[in-house]
Amino acid sequence: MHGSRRVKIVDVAAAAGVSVTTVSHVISGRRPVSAATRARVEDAVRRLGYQADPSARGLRTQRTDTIGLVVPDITNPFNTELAAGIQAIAYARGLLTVVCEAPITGGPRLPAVLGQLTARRLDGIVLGRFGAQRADLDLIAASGTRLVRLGTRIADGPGDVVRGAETEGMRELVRYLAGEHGYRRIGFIGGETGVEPGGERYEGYRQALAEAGRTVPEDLTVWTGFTREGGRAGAARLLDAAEPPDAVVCANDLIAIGALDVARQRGVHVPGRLAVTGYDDIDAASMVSPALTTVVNPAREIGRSAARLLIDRLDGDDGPAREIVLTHQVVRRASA
Amino acid sequence: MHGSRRVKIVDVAAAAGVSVTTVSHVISGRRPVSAATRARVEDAVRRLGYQADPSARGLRTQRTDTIGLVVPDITNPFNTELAAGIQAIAYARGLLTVVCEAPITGGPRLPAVLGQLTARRLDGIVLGRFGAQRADLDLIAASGTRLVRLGTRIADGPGDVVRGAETEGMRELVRYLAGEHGYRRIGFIGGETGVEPGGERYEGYRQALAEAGRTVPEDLTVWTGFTREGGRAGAARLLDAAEPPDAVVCANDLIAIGALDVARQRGVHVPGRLAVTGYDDIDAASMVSPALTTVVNPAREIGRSAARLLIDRLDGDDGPAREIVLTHQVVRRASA
DNA sequence: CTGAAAGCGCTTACAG
DNA sequence: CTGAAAGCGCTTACAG
Repeated sequence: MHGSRRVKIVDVAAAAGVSVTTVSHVISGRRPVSAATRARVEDAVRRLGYQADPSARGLRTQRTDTIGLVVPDITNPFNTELAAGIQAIAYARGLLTVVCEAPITGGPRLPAVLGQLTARRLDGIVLGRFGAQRADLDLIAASGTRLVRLGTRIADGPGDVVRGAETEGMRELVRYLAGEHGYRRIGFIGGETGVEPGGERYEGYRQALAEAGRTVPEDLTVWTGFTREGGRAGAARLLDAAEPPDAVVCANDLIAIGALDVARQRGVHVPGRLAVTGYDDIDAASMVSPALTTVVNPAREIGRSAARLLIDRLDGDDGPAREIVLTHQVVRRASA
Repeated sequence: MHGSRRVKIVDVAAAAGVSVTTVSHVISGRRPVSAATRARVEDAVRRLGYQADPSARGLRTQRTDTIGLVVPDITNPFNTELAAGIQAIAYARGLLTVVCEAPITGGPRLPAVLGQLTARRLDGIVLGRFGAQRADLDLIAASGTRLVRLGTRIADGPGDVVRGAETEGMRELVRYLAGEHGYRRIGFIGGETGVEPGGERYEGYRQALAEAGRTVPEDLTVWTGFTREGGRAGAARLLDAAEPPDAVVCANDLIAIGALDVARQRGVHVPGRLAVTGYDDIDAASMVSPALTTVVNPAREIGRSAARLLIDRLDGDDGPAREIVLTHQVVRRASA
């Protein structure tokens, strides 16, 4: 049932009439080989369909040619785009990418997942937004696995960083609400407290209000979860306030979509009586109605940059830690 | 422990005062070990933080403990759910899952991706919906990699199959439109012709009309692409027909969402003047308004079943090829 | 119940 | 420009 005997490097050597040393070098290109010999070896490789055994190679080289992406939610469209960006770059380099989920609550927790991945001796790990413990990060770094963190600050731990300019993006969005549009009571619905990108985005909201000479209306700030459910709960709370908001800034699009649900259900017109904004610009942002005013989070490009950074490191770049910041872009649609 | 020397099995053996053979057997549980010895070894493993090198193990066992999922579009929510289902089962078994994209058009093509994966000696592959060549499939099977195909028929190639009851699901949906609801002119917007799951779903539509003693209104059938854009183009065509439809059945949710766009833009009330239905029940289906009436495609459950099937095979099940069919479920919301 | 040793299939110093 | 051989870190017959 299982195919014939796998062809190995000795078979190729025999077919080409050379040593396995030479076959190996033809394949890797790591030392000069005469044109004639090279041709014979390449021909044998092709004829026999030889593909080196990755376990044997990995045992020798101490490399797995595999990198990992760890995210809290594999079905979140932002993370999916991220994965697509990483894969595009990694695939071209012959690196395999494994995407692992470590939910914030429920399911295998982050330390357990990171443990699995270091056990697998991955060459590098891209760590999606997380409230990761410093100890977890140090464990990765200590294991020799290269690390790229997403959406946090370079000072927060080992490894390189790629992030969007989130504070700036949110500041511009809220500046637009508070200035041009003249909304007076602007509330905020965040995700889980302490989980990025909540802090960055809240900070942008705060700064924009401060610029406009206002303070954060504490009674209009709620922290829930980065989900549609969270948005529903948060919006319900805000609309029940003694003095309800005329605009609500949400920490991501899913929360905003939940807020839209509540507004529709209660007959609150958007944006007439309540403006609603999101963050990320996931596909659904333009599918709901009214379509969401939001900020583009360049997920795919973040993924590409992270993969390039990782590959540089694997190629021996041992320079100081780097931080790559990608620009934001506000998208005005119908909801605000 | 600055990424210095990795601890290996000899270190554990030395620390526990036993042979590496015994350490290996304590870990694998493949032969009896006295309780006292076992305790000492387990203690040493814990103290030293030992994790077996997967390359070394793989070289010996000829296993990679890794499975692959290949899909045409990694950002499609259906495929994401599929991946989540597979991973949940695989992770619990200590199997790593790699998700690879092989676009129908553009990007690395299917044979190239399958080549990469067989080179990696994956233990098993789950192949998402595809117009895969028989030769590609035979290549996988011949390499000893176990194969599960999704959404096709068992007779179409080697390996096992998992699929939803799509013809049945669509038949029930259209039966509901044509019977209970009394829609008279029911149009159909399909994706690319010849690409699954288009055929299955069209067939269900056709059967339901036949049951109701009607024929397919040829002027109300259009084939575009499985995207929101495709839905817009298709709906525009149908609404421009000499005798427009009062209901339009779409081959998936994205198409239906595009149809909703066109209806809104033209001021055609849904479902009052035009009913719209989708298929898959992706997250966005309940986010748009009116919320989509659609059919649940149990993506996550399909993933779970595929992973279980694969694991059975890896555990030595050499029985005849199996086909698992999962039931459908119509979800009635506001759009029809 | 336990251990010594072969060998999985590569890559890479070392040698010519 | 090329080859013989060591060795990467495990698992598993084989032996006691």
